[in-house]
Amino acid sequence: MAEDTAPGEIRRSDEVVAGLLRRILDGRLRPGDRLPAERDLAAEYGVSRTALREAMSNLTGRGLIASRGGSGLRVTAVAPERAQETLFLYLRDNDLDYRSIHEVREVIEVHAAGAAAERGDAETARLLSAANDELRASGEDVARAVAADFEFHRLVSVMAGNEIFSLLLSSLRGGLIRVREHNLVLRAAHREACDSHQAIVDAITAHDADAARAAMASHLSAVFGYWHTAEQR
Amino acid sequence: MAEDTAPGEIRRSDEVVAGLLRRILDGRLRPGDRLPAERDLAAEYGVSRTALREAMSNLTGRGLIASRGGSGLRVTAVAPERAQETLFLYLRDNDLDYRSIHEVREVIEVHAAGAAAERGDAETARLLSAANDELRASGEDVARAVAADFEFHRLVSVMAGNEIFSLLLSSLRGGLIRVREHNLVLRAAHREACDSHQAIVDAITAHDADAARAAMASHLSAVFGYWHTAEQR
DNA sequence: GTCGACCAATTGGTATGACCGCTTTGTAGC
DNA sequence: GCTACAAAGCGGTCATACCAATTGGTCGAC
Repeated sequence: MAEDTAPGEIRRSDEVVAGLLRRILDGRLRPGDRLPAERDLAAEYGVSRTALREAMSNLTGRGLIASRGGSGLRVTAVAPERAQETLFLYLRDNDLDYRSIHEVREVIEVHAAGAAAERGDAETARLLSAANDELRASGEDVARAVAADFEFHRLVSVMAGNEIFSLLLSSLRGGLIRVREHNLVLRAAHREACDSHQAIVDAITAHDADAARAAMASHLSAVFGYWHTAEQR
Repeated sequence: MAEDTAPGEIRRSDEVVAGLLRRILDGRLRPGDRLPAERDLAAEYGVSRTALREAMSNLTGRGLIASRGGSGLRVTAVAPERAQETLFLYLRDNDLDYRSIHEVREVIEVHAAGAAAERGDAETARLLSAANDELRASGEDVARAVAADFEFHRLVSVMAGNEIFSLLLSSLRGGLIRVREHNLVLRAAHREACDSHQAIVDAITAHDADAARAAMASHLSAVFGYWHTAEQR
């Protein structure tokens, strides 16, 4: 072979990843571009096809390249699901301060509630109402309640008509689900959620953005309160 | 070998990725957990070590597992840089509606400006002021102006004391940089930015949250206006 | 008994070479 | 000019071998 096998500190494949990543980040490689064949790329970087494929798998995992068998390697745009999944796991597994997560949620959802009141359609409003019915019916079933609660808030973000908000909110779920479980076992919190949700539904249905924002702010404030008191004891 | 080599539609390695990913997403595998050795995992999934390693590289690319040579495979939490990079590329390469991106920016930054006024320290405030000086001095150098502009807004999010806001704002840059370039070549926009930034600095330094929010809202509204008029012609 | 040094087994990283099946492309035949 | 088919190209997988780093246990010195 050309050079000595020297794993040493860093992986050969990581150099390839770094090289291609740089070219993607600074825009020299754009989605849709075709990459040279694996065997050529391997020669170009002076590594074996094995190492080269490791690098490709890494980039594929990042959602930056895709390969169809028989055809070649193509640079691709990061899919929304991939971005959401990554952000979701980041928020879930780094035990960030709940206040930080809640603050982001508050900012996004209060605005989304207002936007939903302005831009939401009647059909989605019905789904929103149905989601709250489901929450009411969930009773002791915490998992069901959590799912219904999330679905309600997700629908609000959908009604806001901005896919980025929906993506962020869905990702935020990663940092919220634990607290949601803690809260919704409380009878009082469950009841509060049903009532607040109803107020939000009413405001959105009436296209009253101010009322929708106020109702959402009030609701989230209560949610934070339940967590806060639970944390203090 | 055990079974026929049937690439067909889906990759063998993708099944492994899907399997482990499911276990990570539903929490059966948590950060810090050690995975069996590659040779054992390969046998467990009925694939060769090559295919197994493809799957591992994919998950490594997602930031979900890390491997040290000699030691084993470990499940890891998604690093903030990884989440930011992914979100950045998603926002940059999916040509989303600029209004959507701007709306998110507005919501986040207006709030961040208020929070910065309440929680920011004096030293970072000086850096903020310095960033605006740099913007003023940038003159015709668009790249330098864009960098200074971004640094200013980044510092505001840092002063807000919520790392999630900083992460989101940095990612948002992916969807904004193109418009920033378009705007900052305009003399009027450049001047507006300098003045608005100064108003923001003053409000933050005076710990006047309401004024900071108003100044930021005004600034972003102007930014949107420059883009909007440029788009109409 | 404790601690340090040392050795062997384990583990990930890379290389090589060989097939398979799909895709693409070029060409021959109509 | 168009279809049909064959060949070349490409990614996906497997098997095997070896390297370097880590790990864990053993054994000796104190």
